[in-house]
Amino acid sequence: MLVTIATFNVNSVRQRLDALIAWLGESKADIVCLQELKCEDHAFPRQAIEDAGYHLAVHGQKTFNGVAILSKFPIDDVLAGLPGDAEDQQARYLEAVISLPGRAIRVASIYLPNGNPLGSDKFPYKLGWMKRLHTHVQGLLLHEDPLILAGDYNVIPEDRDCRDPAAWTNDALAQPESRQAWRALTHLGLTEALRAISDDAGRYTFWDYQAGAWQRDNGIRIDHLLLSPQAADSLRGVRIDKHVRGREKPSDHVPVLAQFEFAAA
DNA sequence: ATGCCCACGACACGTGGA
Repeated sequence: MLVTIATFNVNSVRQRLDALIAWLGESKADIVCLQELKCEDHAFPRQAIEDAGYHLAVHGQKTFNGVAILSKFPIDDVLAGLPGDAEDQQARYLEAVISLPGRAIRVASIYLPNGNPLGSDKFPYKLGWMKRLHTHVQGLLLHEDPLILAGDYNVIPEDRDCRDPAAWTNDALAQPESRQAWRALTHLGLTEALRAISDDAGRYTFWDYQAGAWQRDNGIRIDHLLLSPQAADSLRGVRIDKHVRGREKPSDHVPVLAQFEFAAA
């Protein structure tokens, strides 16, 4: 069966609800990983999402962060929070098993720390978070099942993933340490969905609200789907819904979607 | 060299985003 899995940093789910519902209806995405909810669980617009035909797992937080998984198929075995540091209370990781007809897959919604400014404690927090993700994913890969890690990674993997590389040299998103940790993650055996189907430069997923970044196409590619071998073998297509950025009251990110053909296990 | 814009909290501007 053909299944569409997407990631979308909405930059406040309450501010983006109308745009999100409209996009869900158009895209007909089956599973959607959301980031930057910016609200606690009780304030999440649960009814509107359920009315649109989705099951729901939410890991919210007041004001900042917050991740969710929407699914037209049942959601089980939910893990909220990235393991590896009991002190870390930031809501940036949510993982669940989705029961497709005839086969189960595992999906994670990821909001990786930004890490700016360099020199603050935020950059080591970012790198530490990436190390914890690395360790956790190592364990997940032992299942040898379809695994999709979708989210806002806050990493520009290569210079071709931004319009103006020189503008990002002192930014946490493009630091050698950030890119090295990103590559180390992929070297566990993960396939990046977009790069599996395209070598094109200029495939952006984020345009800043400031300085006419959208109008100038001054973007960066930081929203990614990483796939286990079993998921990568089932990949049939990838799409960036760039047009969403040009609508009324947009998020600064746009959705990235991947289509899979999953055979019954 | 810096801010531009946007969202949040509980209303004024500070914090955070990327």
